[in-house]
Amino acid sequence: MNKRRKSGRVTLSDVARKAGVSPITVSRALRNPDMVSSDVVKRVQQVVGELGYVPDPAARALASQRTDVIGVIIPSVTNNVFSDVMRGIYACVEETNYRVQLGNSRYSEREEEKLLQTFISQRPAGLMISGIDQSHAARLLLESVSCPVVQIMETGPDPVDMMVGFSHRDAARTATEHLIAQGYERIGFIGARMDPRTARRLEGYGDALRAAGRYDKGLVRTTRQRSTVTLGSEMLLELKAARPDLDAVLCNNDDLALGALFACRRQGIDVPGELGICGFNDLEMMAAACPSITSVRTCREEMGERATGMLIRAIEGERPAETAVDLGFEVIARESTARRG
Amino acid sequence: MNKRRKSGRVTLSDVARKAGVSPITVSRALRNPDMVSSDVVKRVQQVVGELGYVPDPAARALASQRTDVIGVIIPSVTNNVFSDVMRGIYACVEETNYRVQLGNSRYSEREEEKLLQTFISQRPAGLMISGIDQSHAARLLLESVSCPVVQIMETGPDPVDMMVGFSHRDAARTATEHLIAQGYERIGFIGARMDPRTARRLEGYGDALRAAGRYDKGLVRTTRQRSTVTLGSEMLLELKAARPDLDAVLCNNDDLALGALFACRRQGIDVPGELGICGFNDLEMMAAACPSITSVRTCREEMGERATGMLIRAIEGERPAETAVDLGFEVIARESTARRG
DNA sequence: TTGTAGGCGTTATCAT
DNA sequence: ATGATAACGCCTACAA
Repeated sequence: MNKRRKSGRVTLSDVARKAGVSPITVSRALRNPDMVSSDVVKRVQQVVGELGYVPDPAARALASQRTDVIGVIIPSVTNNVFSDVMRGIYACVEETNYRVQLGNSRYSEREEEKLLQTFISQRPAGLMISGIDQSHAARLLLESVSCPVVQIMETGPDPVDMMVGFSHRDAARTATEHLIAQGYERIGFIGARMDPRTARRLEGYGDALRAAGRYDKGLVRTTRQRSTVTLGSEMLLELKAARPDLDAVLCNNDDLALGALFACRRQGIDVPGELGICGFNDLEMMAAACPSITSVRTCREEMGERATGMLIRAIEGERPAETAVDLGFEVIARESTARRG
Repeated sequence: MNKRRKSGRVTLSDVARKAGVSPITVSRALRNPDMVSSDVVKRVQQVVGELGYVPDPAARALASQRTDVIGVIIPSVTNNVFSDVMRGIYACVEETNYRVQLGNSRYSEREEEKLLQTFISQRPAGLMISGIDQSHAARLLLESVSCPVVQIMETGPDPVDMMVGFSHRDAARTATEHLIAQGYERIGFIGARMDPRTARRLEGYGDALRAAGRYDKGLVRTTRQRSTVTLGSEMLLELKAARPDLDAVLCNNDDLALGALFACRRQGIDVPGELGICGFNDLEMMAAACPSITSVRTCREEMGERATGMLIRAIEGERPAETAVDLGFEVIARESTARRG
């Protein structure tokens, strides 16, 4: 009686039989050709081609207790910011044998914990997670995991393992200082999707204005809605209506800034004369807009690349000396805040 | 001598031992609670909680020859269009036990074939692939795979299995007809990233103009560069310089349209009076722009949802009656083409 | 350099 | 309803 549940799959043994060697030799010929005589390697490769053998990752993972999966957890697949980071990650991973497994937490702590569980159960080679504000449970999971971990998007104290990002607070403070330097006096803030990073940008905005003795909380508008261009228009109009003396606005991201610009255009508000507008992230369109929009450039693609590079190096045993990389930022001054100069 | 290479993992057997039943009973209690007495189910769940048992997907895949992975292959993670589709996919998948594995082919046939190989070697529960222009090799792989397959983004003849999309050619034709109906006479086309879908849009544009007896290939500009807002500005200016009589332009996507709008603003070209602009995809910002931009609305998020729903139903044995779904499109007329009415 | 033995954690199959 | 047994395909450990 045959209890076999054959799957029809071509296995290592099939290759081995046809090549006249043992399965383990085939395994080695494929993974560490140096350990096998070149004759055998050649023959094995030949047979692999003929039979169309493809290794079974599940069997491999089970036997070796390792995978080539790099788990990446981000809060949004729609947000341009993360798609740029993803581009960097893919660019770096493509020349390697690692696979990216993307998890979308959709800004939910609960979802993030579930994703971590799922990833960890797969014995990933490495993990990459966005932000530094993990829940307690998530933090415990990350600390107990045996693979390297990189936190991206932000820098901060007390990394789980490695970290690549920049200070959102400093960036927003610097942007606000730019507005002050341009001679704007009543500088507002518009923020949507209030996640921890947005909150820290708001703090940076406050830092700068308090330092200048001009903080006025009536100039701040935030919402938990996801940010859109349309929302940027609405929020600007609302703020301007409530505070007609508003003469500049720092937007939490570029979508909002673009919306603010369009609203001004529609209302006949002169930018930058009557109102200065500063975005955040420096999406490509900021430079193309008319007037072009001042924004804070952040190295999103590079962040993905660097983080992936560090992760892979750590996976392969050579931990980078620097485990916390601050990629910085740059305020790109453009027409939308050119009241002076 | 003990050859065990213990991994430290909590296994089914650990749970079984502590619960005083056999491993297979635990397995059943977790997957088919109906097959096990409710007492035992309760006890098992209890112990699972205490021990923190998490199933090993690799072992599960190996033993059952199945996974809960839905492989999704798209050509870009940066493109808004695909991120919207991804949102629909995640929205649909989140209530299920399936996992999405995303593959990024980056517009490369070779890469697409490699991804397919990789996915197929994982025994996916289902596959989703973007477009209908797979290479011969990819097509063969898709046809030989034993799981359900959905092609998305386009409709066309001869689906591999299922299909959810719309006709890019018809959409572009209809948009062009709209421009004609608005009284525009020399209607140009601007297209970047010339992939097969773009090519079919160009055909639709040609269909409409030829039907009106006004096709003029000198009004067409295309490039293989990836499309950006800046590129839209550049291409419009170039086309307008070469053909000052140009009075409308159909843009292959909304980034280009936005760039064209900004270029006009900068050059003092009146939109829609002097130049009509029509985009494609109807990104959220089109409605917020000033002037608002006419575009072709396509149901991207719904496309992801529908495709995922069909796929899951097929995986679970109930093939939908309709295996090719045309989601259609709609030209949303806005200020940027309002020469009449 | 190559091979033998056995286990990785789970589920299918058959039996009770 | 529950259990015993073997198998999924590959790799680690050890031996030759």
